[in-house]
Amino acid sequence: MKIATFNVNGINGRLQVLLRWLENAQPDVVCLQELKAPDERFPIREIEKAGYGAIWQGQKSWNGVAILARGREPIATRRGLPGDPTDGQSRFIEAAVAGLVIACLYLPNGNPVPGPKFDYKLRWFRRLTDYAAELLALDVPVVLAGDYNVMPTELDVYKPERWIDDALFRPEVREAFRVLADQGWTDALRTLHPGERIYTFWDYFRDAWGRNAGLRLDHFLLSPAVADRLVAAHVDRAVRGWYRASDHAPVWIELSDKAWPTRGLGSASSAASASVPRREARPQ
DNA sequence: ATGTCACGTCTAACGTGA
Repeated sequence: MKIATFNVNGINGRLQVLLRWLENAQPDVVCLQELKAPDERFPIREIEKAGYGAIWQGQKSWNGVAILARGREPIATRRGLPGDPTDGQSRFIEAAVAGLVIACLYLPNGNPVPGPKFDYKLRWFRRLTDYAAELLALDVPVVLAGDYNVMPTELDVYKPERWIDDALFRPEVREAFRVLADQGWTDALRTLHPGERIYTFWDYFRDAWGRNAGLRLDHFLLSPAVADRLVAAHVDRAVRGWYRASDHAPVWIELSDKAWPTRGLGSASSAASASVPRREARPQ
């Protein structure tokens, strides 16, 4: 089972990029952020034609999130992050898909620092952390996927000293990510690729893509039961180089169909998962 | 400060957010 997250940066302006990637990558579930379209302008016809059911929470001009599921309809379980009924920004949507709770989130950028946008980011992070604790307490398999607008560590930035005062890298924001993860969530990409430089975003400015001046902003946090099924995690970097690309690349994880141990028999997982060492073969 | 995108608007250069 392949689950992806992709900040599309305008679902209508980049629909051809999205459809081309869906066709190539064939993800089972997709979390999208930055639709930049109101509900009535979500391109459901084209998405369905590509073989996906969808739920979405749009907004004029900014934000907007959606969850797609190949060959099935996601069951919406929540729209909007709890904790502030006055928050009108479309940054959170959650669905039940194939026995998993999938939360799709778009954390506020927070620049400039200091200011009301940064305060909003920190408040939003606290609300997410409170809600994530509730989800963990339910003891159901949960995936928290999306654009967190945080580089968790110095390894996640091409040049950390340049970003020290930016809302994406401020110590209190990194701390907020750490506090959230330490509840018991597994950072999928970092867990499978410790010590590796991995980026998911390259600015449009100053040929950031050409220079590989990237940031790791898009993350998968997995509840313990899901983490036990994790077999692969990657960034579809090439998509960032496509014509009219988003400034983010799609990120995906592969989960085994059953909980461990399967010893490679009976699991109908893809070649991607077969190429990854089995859990019991991995060095501890 | 700059750079480059998308979106929206009093449809053609801006303002805004990232």
